[in-house]
Amino acid sequence: MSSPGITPLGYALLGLIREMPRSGYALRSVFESTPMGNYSSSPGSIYPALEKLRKAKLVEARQPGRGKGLYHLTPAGLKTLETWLRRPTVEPDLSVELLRFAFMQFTEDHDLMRGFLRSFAVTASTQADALRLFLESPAGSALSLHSRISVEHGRRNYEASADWAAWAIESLETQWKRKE
Amino acid sequence: MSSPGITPLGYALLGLIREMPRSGYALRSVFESTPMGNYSSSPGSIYPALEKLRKAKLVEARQPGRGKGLYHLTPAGLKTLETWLRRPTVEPDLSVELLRFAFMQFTEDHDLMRGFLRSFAVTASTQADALRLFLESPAGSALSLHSRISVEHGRRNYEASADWAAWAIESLETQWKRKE
DNA sequence: CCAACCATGTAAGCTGTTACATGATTGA
DNA sequence: TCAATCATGTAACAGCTTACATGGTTGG
Repeated sequence: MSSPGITPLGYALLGLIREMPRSGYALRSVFESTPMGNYSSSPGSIYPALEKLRKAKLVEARQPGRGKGLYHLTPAGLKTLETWLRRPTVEPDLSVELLRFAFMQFTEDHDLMRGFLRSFAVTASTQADALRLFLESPAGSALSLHSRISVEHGRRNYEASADWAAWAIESLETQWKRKE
Repeated sequence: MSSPGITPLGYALLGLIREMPRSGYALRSVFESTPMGNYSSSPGSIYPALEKLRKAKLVEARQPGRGKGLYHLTPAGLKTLETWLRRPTVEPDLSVELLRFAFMQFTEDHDLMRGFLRSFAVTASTQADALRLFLESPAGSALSLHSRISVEHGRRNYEASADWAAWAIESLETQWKRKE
């Protein structure tokens, strides 16, 4: 779904490993104990995904203790992750975009975050507008009230995402100023 | 993911066929031309899914014209659909819940819609509160601002869903009153 | 007659899920 | 010592995607 065969789960793993070296078990715990749980869960997906990343030489495992040890990123892994983080924001799949945003914090690249959030806001607004225009179009007006209400749910979600992005920029800018 | 092996796509097909008998091609067109496109798209998923429904005797195909003809629901299919529509609203997966809401319009059962929307609002609010509590908890406060902003996106989306449900009840009640 | 559209399917491949299975370590 | 937790995996299966393949009908 992008670079050769890396799934959102794969990027989630790369991002978490970049934050700090972790064991497979530790990675699982993150998914189980935080709101990141959307990205998979059980061993059946995480261990094979890690194996795939290892075979692609994006991560390596070191044995300081028991088990396989802690995974850490290879230079190629870091590069792959960085490339993904810097990809243009086009996909209307906001949940994957949000994953990217979450991992941008470890770059400390303020311009990247700013640019991403602006782009995210545009994408979300565009989708919201598309639904609004659909509702106002002949095709939309022909729908039952019930159907229009259903579509409105999607419209509001996109709108909420756009509002969030604007708020996120403000929050971050405020903090950045304070730290100067 | 519920009744023996019927996926969200399967229910989407049942719901659309209930609205009116349709050919496989017509069903595809709905996914391609409306905001319902989240539920699959291409022949590779829809035709096998239809075959599965046919084998389960939930739909039948009649040949009025070319091709296989129009699919319509069997009594068992209608019952399966109705049971699904009346299931308690528990899943935090709002997109599937929304699919259910969309197809409730063909029941014209106002109490069902009312009950669903109230329950949906509770579910969404509960999820929003869970995220808010997480953010306020020690674990949440320990997160970076960036992480907290990421979680906030989810919180706002749930909140928007809850607001939508309240608005939807109002809109429907208003229309129902007007029709009396 | 040819393009566009109606109409239906198959095959390979990838991902993920559930359920099962195993064993080491550590604290009470 | 025994339960909990750390830690890693596998096997069967379901579902979807992409890409390919085929043929009929209709309007210009």
